[in-house]
Amino acid sequence: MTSTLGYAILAVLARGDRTGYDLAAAMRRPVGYFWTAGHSQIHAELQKLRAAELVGFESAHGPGPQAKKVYHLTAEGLAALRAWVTEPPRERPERDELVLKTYAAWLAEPELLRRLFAEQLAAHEERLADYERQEASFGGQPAFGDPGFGGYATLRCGLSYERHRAEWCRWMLTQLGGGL
Amino acid sequence: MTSTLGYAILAVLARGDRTGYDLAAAMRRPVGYFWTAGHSQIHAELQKLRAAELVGFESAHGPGPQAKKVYHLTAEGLAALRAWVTEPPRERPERDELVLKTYAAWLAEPELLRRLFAEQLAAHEERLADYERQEASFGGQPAFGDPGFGGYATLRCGLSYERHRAEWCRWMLTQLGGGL
DNA sequence: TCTGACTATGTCTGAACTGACATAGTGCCG
DNA sequence: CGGCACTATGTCAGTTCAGACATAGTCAGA
Repeated sequence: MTSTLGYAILAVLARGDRTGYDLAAAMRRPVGYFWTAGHSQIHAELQKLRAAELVGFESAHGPGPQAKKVYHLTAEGLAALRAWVTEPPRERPERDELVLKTYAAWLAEPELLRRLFAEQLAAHEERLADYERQEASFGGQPAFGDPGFGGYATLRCGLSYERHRAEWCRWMLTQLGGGL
Repeated sequence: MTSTLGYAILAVLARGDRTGYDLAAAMRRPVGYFWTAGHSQIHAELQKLRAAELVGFESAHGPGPQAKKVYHLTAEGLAALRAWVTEPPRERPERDELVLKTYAAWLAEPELLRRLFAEQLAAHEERLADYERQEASFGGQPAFGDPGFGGYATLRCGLSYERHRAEWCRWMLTQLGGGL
C-alpha cells in the first residue's frame, strides 16, 4: 500500500541510516537519476512510513526548531522492500515533452528545431560523459548481493539510455539537414 | 501559460478537427506512446483552451445529455503551438520504477529478479515488434513539412528506446546468471 | 563580526492527474 | 427485441507533487 516514493526511501535507508535531509540529498543524486522528490514530500512520506512501522527514528539535537531525526529501517520495512523489489512495476504513463514537440515538429521552422535538438544532444552528451566518469570510478563490476551492484546496474541503464537518446537527436539533426 | 497537455491537444487538432472523445482516443494511440491523458482531463483542458481562445468548436447533435462539440484550432492556437514546439522542454523529473527496483535489487532473490526482467524483456520485445510493423506500414519516410513526419520521427524514438531497454534487460539477465 | 552556505525540520497552496460516477443516443448482432 | 459496444459529454473526490513559506543552529571565510 506504500507509495513508490515510500519504497524509494526504504531503498536508500537499506544502505544506511539517514535523516530526512540526507534522504533529500540522495533523492537529488544518485537516486534522482531515476526517482526524484522534494524534501517536503519526503518528510510527509516518512511520517506515513513511521505510522506503518516500516521505519523508526532516533532523535538527536540539531539545528532548527525541531529535533534532528535519524531514520532506520525496521524488520517489517526491510521485508516490505524485499517483497516489492521483485513485483512487476506498476505502469506509469509515458510523458515525454520532447517527443511531443517532435510530433508537432512538421509545423516548425527547421532552423529553430535544429537549435533545439542541438541543445538536447549537447545535454545528453554531457550526461553521458558524467556517467562514463562514474563508470570508470567503479573499480570493476560489483558482485550481486553487494549494494554497489544496484548502483552499477542503474548506471548501466543510464549509460544505455543517454546513448539511445543522443543517437536519436543526431538522426533528427540529419533529417533537418543541418549536418553535425 | 497553457499546460503541456494543452499543447498535446493543440498538436492533435493541428492534424484535423476532433471531438473530445476523438482526442481521448488519440491520447491512447498514437499520442499515448509519449503523452497520455484521460477523457476527464481532456474535457477540462478544452474548456481552458477555449477560454484562452486557442480552440473553438461547433456544436452538433450527438448522443448523451450534452451536445457533441467538434473542436478546431484558432489562428492564435496554431501560433501558440508553433512557438511552443521549438522552445526547450521544461525538465520533468525522471521516475522509473523498474530502475528504482534495480537500485534495491541486491536485496532480492536472483530467481525472482530473473522472472521480473524476463517479463520486462518480453514486453519490450512485443512493443518493438509492434513499432517495427508500424514502421513497415509507412511507405518510405515522410518529408519534413508533412504531418506524417512527426509520426515517423516519434516512432523512430520509440524504436530506439525499446531496443535500448531490451538490451539492458538482457544484460541484467546475464548478470543474474539465468542465461537467455 | 558579519554574511552566506549548509544542516535540519516542517506546513500550506494550488496544479496536475486518476478513477469513479452519471447520463444517454445509435447501431449491430443474435 | 434485448443486450452490448461504441459514441459522447461532463462532475467530483482524492492523491501526488512542486514550490513557496517559515524557522533556526553551525561553521567557514572575508
